[in-house]
Amino acid sequence: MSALLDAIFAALADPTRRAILSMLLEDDMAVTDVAEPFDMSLAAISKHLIVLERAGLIAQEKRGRLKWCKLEPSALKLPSVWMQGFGQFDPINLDDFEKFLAAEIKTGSSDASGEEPE
Amino acid sequence: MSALLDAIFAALADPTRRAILSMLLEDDMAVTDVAEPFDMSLAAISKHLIVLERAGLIAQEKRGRLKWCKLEPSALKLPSVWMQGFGQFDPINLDDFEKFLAAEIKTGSSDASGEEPE
DNA sequence: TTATTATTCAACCTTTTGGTTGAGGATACG
DNA sequence: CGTATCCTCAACCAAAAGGTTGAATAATAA
Repeated sequence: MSALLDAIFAALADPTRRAILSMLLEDDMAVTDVAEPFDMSLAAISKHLIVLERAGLIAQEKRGRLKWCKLEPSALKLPSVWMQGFGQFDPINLDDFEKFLAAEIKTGSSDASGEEPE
Repeated sequence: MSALLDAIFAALADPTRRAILSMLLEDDMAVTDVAEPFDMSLAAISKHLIVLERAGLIAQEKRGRLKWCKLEPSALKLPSVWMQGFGQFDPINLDDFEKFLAAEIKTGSSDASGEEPE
């Protein structure tokens, strides 16, 4: 059904591509700089970046002779929502957390800051 | 690095396998019943189930001559946590949501139900 | 026992994936 | 201008993925 979901999960399935995404979390980077830490040809990295772009996980913009790669974390929303359909695994469950906070308020315990409802 | 993450994301990248997971959300099923709605050989479905099992997304248990497939939603925790490392995409962000609810309480607006704090 | 049902295995095929190398198009620099 | 740098394209390759069919195994049913 959802070809986009196919593309996103497939893009995330490769460790090199996940590493690239983590690098881009720190800062935008040009292609050559992205490639630098990897023991792999520049062309290979270029292909990985195309896969990531087609999945919407990064955006690439050419400025001068450098092509800048920028993380697009909003693309993770779709797979995240899909996963949340499976419910109970989720570290943060909306309903449970809302109930928890409501209970905190009612009991007057004003120390609702750092507690995690397990 | 994480071969498990590789396996999980790769397993989720196929629409047939995602459909199987959705089916198993309703109930445990035997292999033949899983295969029934798909226009595909039983052997193909059997392979898909093996992929899902190796990723930890389902468990298979043989009882009699039927092999029951059971969803293991906890396997989604690892990819979910990995994704949360990218932050702002997340539909439910603990800190943001807490601030949002705190604001709701202070302003006395009791309609905190269906709103998404963007 | 024999037959039927449930599932996997083995061999095979085609397409995709992830890598290589070498050439080539832009853009910047001297 | 000529040359170096950045990046992609094209052709190629090996391995993996996703499918098929037919035989094999295992458990139930008659």
